[in-house]
Amino acid sequence: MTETNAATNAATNAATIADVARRAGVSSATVSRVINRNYPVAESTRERVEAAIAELGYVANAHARALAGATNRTVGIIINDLVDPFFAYIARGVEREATRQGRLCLVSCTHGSHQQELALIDLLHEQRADAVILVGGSYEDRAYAAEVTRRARALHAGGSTLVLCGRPSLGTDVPTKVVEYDNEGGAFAITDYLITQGHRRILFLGGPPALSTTIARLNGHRRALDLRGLREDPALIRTGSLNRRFGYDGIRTALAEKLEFSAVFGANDNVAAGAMQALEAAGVPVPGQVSVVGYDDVPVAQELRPQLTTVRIPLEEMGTQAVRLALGDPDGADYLTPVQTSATVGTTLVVRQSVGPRR
Amino acid sequence: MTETNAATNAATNAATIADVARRAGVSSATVSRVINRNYPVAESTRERVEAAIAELGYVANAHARALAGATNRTVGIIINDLVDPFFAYIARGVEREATRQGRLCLVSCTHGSHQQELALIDLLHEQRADAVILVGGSYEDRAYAAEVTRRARALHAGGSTLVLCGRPSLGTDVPTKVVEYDNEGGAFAITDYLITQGHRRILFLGGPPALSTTIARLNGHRRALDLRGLREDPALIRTGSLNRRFGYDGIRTALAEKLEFSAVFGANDNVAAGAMQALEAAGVPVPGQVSVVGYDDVPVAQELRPQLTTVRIPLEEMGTQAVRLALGDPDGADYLTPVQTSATVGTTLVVRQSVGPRR
DNA sequence: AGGAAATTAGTAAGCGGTTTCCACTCCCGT
DNA sequence: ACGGGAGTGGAAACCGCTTACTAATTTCCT
Repeated sequence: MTETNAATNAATNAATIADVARRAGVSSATVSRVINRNYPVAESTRERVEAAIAELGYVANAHARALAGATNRTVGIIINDLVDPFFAYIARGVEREATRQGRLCLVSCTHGSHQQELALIDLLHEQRADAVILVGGSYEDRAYAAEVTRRARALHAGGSTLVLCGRPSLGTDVPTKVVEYDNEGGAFAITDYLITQGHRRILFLGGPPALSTTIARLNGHRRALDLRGLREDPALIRTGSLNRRFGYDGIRTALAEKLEFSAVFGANDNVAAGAMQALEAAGVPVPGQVSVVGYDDVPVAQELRPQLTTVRIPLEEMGTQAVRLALGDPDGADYLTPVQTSATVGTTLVVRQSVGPRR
Repeated sequence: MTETNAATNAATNAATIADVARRAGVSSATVSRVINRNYPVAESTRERVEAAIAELGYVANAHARALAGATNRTVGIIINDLVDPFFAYIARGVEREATRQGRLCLVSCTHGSHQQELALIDLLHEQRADAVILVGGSYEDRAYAAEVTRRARALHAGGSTLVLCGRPSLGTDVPTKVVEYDNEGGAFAITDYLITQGHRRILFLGGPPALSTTIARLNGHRRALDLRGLREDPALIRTGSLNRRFGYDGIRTALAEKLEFSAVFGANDNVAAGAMQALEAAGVPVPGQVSVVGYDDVPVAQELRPQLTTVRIPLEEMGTQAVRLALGDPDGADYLTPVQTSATVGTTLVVRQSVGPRR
């Protein structure tokens, strides 16, 4: 083996607190105190230690620190996909609040796999994250719920907190915190809006039928129909995926079947975008002949032409709330208030150009 | 203080490896061996230990593990903003590859602050991340480069790697790995394309002038002009931010000045989107009267009408490459190949509908 | 049968910090 | 002068896990 420059080559051992102590002529305890500023240290000593730290390029070992007792100041977040704006905005809220509190953020993605989701909870537990935030709707599945419950308890026993963000609670006896948004109310509001515009036959498109989010949105939709005395037509409820493709195909199929409808309620904005694309391709004017609405108000809603009428969810705020719920707000005066275990953020109707009166 | 249910209340100490050992009637070393499968253990013993682990709900402490020698299997990534698709795609590539290698991903955002960026490198160093991936163009700034260099060395000394993703190397004597994309080439290609469509006066809009990305794109742009024998008109180079607003305002101003141009080269897709919006608002047909191109090929490019002609960067692949460069590909046969220190991913011209021949 | 080799399990020394006790100076009041 | 606080700094016991190194059985040959 050829001789190479040792400096560029070697992964030499990094300096430890003992090295710093030696160099500064003090004990490691003193160095620790200088770093943490949690104990009086003479000015002159402090300076010597700080100089030694700088000279050695000392960087504390977060693992040793975490092990020795101090919390490791980390929060974990589990989302479906980093690129999906719905999740990205929530993640941004979490990341911002975590950073504000001087914490680091472990982000991991399930890409839709339940198995992966459970594995990630365990991984974050191993990392002793101060909080684990689980984002996105959940599926109705007894075994799965039991698995999540078990992990919530384990996390709690370890002094951490599982936060469910955008999915219903697992029951009052399971130690979790919950951040919800008003799916039912938003769906009610936007359906009602369509009805006041004269629409009677509204095609509900997309959303896996067992997903908590879909269920809640459908409930709101139905309640609005019901309150206005409209009969629900099963043929108009077409659940499925939450992507653009499904919206596109759904409309293609509906048109081919000559299904009668004057409005489309996409289970989210992606589906609505696909629907609009299919309508455009078929030469059906929006909102001239068919109106379209979505849900979430992600950026694509404003890119579409006509711009999409949808329901806004304060996604970033949900992320912030999730962190606060779990860890508290160090700046806030919340030590006065009782410990919150859940928060609900409101949804608002955003009227743009994709809805018109029924012809 | 009122008496509360101890079970729901207490953050009781989690089970340790010693608890498991006691319960299974073995030593902690044996438990460790069962968990890590790196040493032979009798089948019967293994079963007893595994049972004890399950009964106690034992979860290993990643910090203790990392301290005791095993790598902590973590990679850190520093980006500007989670919500920006440009960064989100790269982050996704990193996250996917990290997960594939059984590692966890620490994601943190600078929100544009240099100070924050340097602080985050330190924080990830403290976490002893196996690799730290720094994403996005860099500014020409001597002091700043020196700070990054110092940290690259420190990281290297600790056995970790700093990967620069989308920015030029700091020099061959600085121990980093680099993943670049061909900014210059892409800009050359798209400018050349505009020229072949007959455009002679192309307005280059956006991009901070000191940003490495802007510099490279401008170089490519200029080279194309030069090669076709076109004189560069300084009035047509208008650097600035990389957001939509800047594109919008830039066009408004240019139109108000009655600046003469038949094509716009947005420094990225956001700027191009803003430009198109301003042109639409001003009643200037695209691409009828003015052609527009962007750079990056983020999703918005396909939402715009007309769809945006732009340069595609394989963002997700960059993320994957960054991780592989730093950590190798455990599945690949790369132990045969020399250690790579840099990779360049190609850019490709994506022709859509926003460019037409000059009238 | 007797000892070498192979298996399997335990002991204990770290890993790099934090933190609880203690010890040692000074400085002050009486 | 002397007892007693402040004000500082050190020694050493952990935190929970990995991993030499060592020890105790079996197993297997000759």
